[in-house]
Amino acid sequence: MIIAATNKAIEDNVLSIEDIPDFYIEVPQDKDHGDFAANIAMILAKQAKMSPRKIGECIAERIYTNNSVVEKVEVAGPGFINFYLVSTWANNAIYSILESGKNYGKLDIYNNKKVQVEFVSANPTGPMHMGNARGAALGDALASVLKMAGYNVTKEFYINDAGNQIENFGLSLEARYLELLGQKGEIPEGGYHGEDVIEHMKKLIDHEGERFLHMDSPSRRSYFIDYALKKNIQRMQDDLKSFGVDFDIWYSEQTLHDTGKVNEVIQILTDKGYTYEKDGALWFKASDFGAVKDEVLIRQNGLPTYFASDIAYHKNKFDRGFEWVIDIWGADHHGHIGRMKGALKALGYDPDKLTIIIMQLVRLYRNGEIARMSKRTGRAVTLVDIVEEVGKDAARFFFNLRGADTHLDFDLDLAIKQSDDNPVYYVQYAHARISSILRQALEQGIKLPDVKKLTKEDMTKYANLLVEEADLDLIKRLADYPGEIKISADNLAPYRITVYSQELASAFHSFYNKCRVLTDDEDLTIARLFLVMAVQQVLKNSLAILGITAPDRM
RNA sequence: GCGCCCGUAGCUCAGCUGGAUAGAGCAACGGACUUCUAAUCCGUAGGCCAGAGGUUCGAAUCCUCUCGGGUGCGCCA
Repeated sequence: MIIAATNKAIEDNVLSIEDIPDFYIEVPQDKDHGDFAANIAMILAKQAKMSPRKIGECIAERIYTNNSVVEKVEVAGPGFINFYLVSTWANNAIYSILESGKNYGKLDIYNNKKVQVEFVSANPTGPMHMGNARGAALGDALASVLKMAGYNVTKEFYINDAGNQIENFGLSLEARYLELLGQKGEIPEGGYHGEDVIEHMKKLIDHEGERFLHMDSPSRRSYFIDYALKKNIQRMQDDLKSFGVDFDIWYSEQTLHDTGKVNEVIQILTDKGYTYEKDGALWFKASDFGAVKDEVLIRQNGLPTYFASDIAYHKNKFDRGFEWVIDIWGADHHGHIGRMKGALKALGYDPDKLTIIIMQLVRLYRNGEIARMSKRTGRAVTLVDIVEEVGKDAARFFFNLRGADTHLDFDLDLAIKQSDDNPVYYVQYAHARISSILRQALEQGIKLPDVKKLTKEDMTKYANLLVEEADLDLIKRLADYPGEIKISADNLAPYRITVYSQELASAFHSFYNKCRVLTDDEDLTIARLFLVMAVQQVLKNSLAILGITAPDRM
């Protein structure tokens, strides 16, 4: 339509341009600016050597408006061409929501592309901390958003059950074991001082007593590690479940070593001539592939580094058929990005198929002081603490309230104190209020027609009754939802859904205070009931993405 | 020193690929419950978008520099 009009303007010799460039049609933020707006005039300004405003007028007056959808066209501001649609247009959204139910917002784009989201991947040497909690909330919501947008998503947890920290874990367990039995034990440097390590050994002694005192140290440690890792991993699974997060795959780092995949990948790099020996270690020429410096693959002591196994892991991800891999890492890992992508490139994989989301760390305050998050101090606040003290819903909402790259200050005392007026309740309250209305409607014996059997005429009849500004605001918000899913997926920004849910709840609360749903007017009551049912559905859908419950009563 | 993140209302932050008068929440102040849940709503006030240049018809948004805050730079993971 716009292009036709522009062409006509060119024919009429009022516009002198070569060809028509790409331009956007968007929904303006301000509803006074119409239902849709096109920015073509501004883009043409330079080429046509005319003011955008004038171009807009030239084009706008050549647009045919005698079709049924567009009510009016006008030029405004610097040269936007605004389209106003006839008011019943958006109302169809209500019926489409009620028909699609929980699938409303599901998009067919992206062709079911296979994408993996790897997140949390906490060290299995202790309880999960605040950063893991943020990662869990972010990753799970992101996976849900991508699923809604039409990707085939697999959620994966990488278990770092190999390497140095496992050695230290074993030494720490052993030290505690000896201490508990009255002998001298020493936690190594970089070891684990947490209470949980002692707990493990207490339980072990309860069940198996002192028999390990007589065992040689390496086999003893290996037994302890096995024992404690199994418990820790089980615990992480339980804790994440209580946080509403389920993984499809738990992938063990150790299996990469056991199956020779780590050695294999080092061999491939060596065969390609991308490695060299120096100081008794084997180095990867990462700097040839865009990294800041070369990196060690095999240490002087003959053991592969974490980097080496991570290369094998990422190669394996692509070999498993994922077309796109997303990793969520803490900001402390950002130095790892360049070399990881470099390694993929060296192996002949497209590094652009690996997206790494860097999540800024959570800074935790308690009693007005910064609390260290390291599990090694043994005094860290854990994911479980958060769930218990603030609640799953509030915590997940809070973590997804902001983008991943904002530094998050989490004041624990404040969070607990404020959990009463946490914004999550604002959204949940809207949902509960609607449930309450529906209960009342049921009690009053109001008969609601079957949505699926409504004729076009019926829909139009009901739609025409929703003419209040509050009605229309609400409808427009509802119609925005699929677009929000797309933006959210394209920007890997699930926090947009959180913001959206607040906006929708706000529009609803506002509506609620202005308009009654249950009135003496039977048709209007039905029209409004359909409206609030649609609102409830979309609230439920967006809260589902965030992993937050939608209560019927509060 | 090098890399990355951030700097927008008193506070916490939005602002999607540059677009119309820079927006929310909290805090402050003033109003609204005999009526579907007041965990709500309505209103008032609050801004040199850190600073300086540049690109553009048009900049909070893009580029350069400066300043301030955070964080990372192990043969740890």
